[in-house]
Amino acid sequence: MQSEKRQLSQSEENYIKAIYALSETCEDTISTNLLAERMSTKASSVTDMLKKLTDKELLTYQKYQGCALTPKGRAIALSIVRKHRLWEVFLVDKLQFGWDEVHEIAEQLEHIQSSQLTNRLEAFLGYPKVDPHGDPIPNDEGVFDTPAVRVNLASCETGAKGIVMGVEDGSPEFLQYLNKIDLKLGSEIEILEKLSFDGSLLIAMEKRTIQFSHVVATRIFIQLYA
Amino acid sequence: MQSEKRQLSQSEENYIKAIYALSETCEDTISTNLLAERMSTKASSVTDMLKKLTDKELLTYQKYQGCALTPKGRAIALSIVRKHRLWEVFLVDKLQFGWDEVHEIAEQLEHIQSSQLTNRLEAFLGYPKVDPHGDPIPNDEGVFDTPAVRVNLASCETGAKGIVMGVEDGSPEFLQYLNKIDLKLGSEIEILEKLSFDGSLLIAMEKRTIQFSHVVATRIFIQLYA
DNA sequence: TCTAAATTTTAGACAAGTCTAAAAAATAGT
DNA sequence: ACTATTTTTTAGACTTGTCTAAAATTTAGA
Repeated sequence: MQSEKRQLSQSEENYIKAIYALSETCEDTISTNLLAERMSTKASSVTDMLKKLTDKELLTYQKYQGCALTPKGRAIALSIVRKHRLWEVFLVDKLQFGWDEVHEIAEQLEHIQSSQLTNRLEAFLGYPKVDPHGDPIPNDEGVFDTPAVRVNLASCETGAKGIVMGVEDGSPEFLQYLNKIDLKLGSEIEILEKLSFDGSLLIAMEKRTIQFSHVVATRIFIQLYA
Repeated sequence: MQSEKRQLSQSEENYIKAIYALSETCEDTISTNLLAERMSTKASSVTDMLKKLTDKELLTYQKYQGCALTPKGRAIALSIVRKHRLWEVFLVDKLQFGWDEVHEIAEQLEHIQSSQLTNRLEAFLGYPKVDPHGDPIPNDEGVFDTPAVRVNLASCETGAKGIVMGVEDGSPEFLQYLNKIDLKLGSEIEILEKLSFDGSLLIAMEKRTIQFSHVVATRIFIQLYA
């Protein structure tokens, strides 16, 4: 993964990372406007950057047709994701930060350039497979361990029962809410009832009953019992 | 110390740090050319930056008269030095890097913005007082623990005997040389002879005899036995 | 002290990354 | 299929941090 030919600016890295993230969740070709919104910038700025990254062969881009990462671009994105998630593990496991406090700091640390550092950090942390939110950590070659099958809580049926394996990162408020209701990775939950008119869920968790809005449910992932 | 009003660019931070370092070793007003050489840049670029940092009240500067840090600028310099040295301890103590390998990585890590991170890192490391090269680590208020009195080896007389308390950081080659001769912080050394014609020293260290050039001697600091 | 040399600043240019406003292309509604 | 709307790109400008070349100031030597 140490394909550190010409090193990228933080801005370039952030674009690469955002394109990767959008490719994972949305279609495989990313529109300029979508990317502009994700980057909190203007479409014209995005167009400029897409040209530059195309020149560097990190993505394919055709006017008016959106963009997609090349294998080289994807490899860089994965190395940034890897660093981000490893640093999050460090912050939570070693420095006792809460899972709601680490995203912003990891956004800075993910740009530190040293594959040796990343690999030693990984070893120091005991080769974790997931970050504090349950997101998988790719290895130095950009490969994910075959992960447990995780399903979105919102897509489960009444009676579904399983273990919380992941929660969405990026919103401290959401994670603080999870702290308040004492939901953690590993919590056992069961869907008691789905309320069809607003999409909310009645959940049993560790002998308590909680109601989740649809929005909350879409941000939680569980592994169903066999 | 968390005077994070408007945060500075990495470039601005690097200037502040360089001015601080030069103030410690040289006179108290730093010339444009000296700073340009230290920053590996041109005098005209330095002039521009000095104006900007003066506007931000981080240094005092008068045309043709050099510059000096204000208390505010000094506080920022100390917070960068603090971060640099704490990260160096982390890299050596926790990730098993050699003292010759950490400077460059710490140069990146020192720009991470989060006083909470710095303070937790410090606690995690057990409140170290010095970095792997023996340089003191200021506390969150920018205050150094009253350090042991360290003298430069080159300024010691024949017969002087003491413990190595510090070596100059910044040149990996020099530190690798020290590795080769097995000199560490804590090594006991004695000056057997000073050769006046070239300034070199004959040294006894742990039952061995070694010759140090004057340049090497100026980069080593010892605490003399009482 | 007066001039020559060195230092420092100014002026103007450039690259990166961003913006606004206007033009071009694509999409959708009828 | 044609126009109206939305999306995307282009053009030109601005900021930051850098450069070169030339002008201004200081320092040092005789």
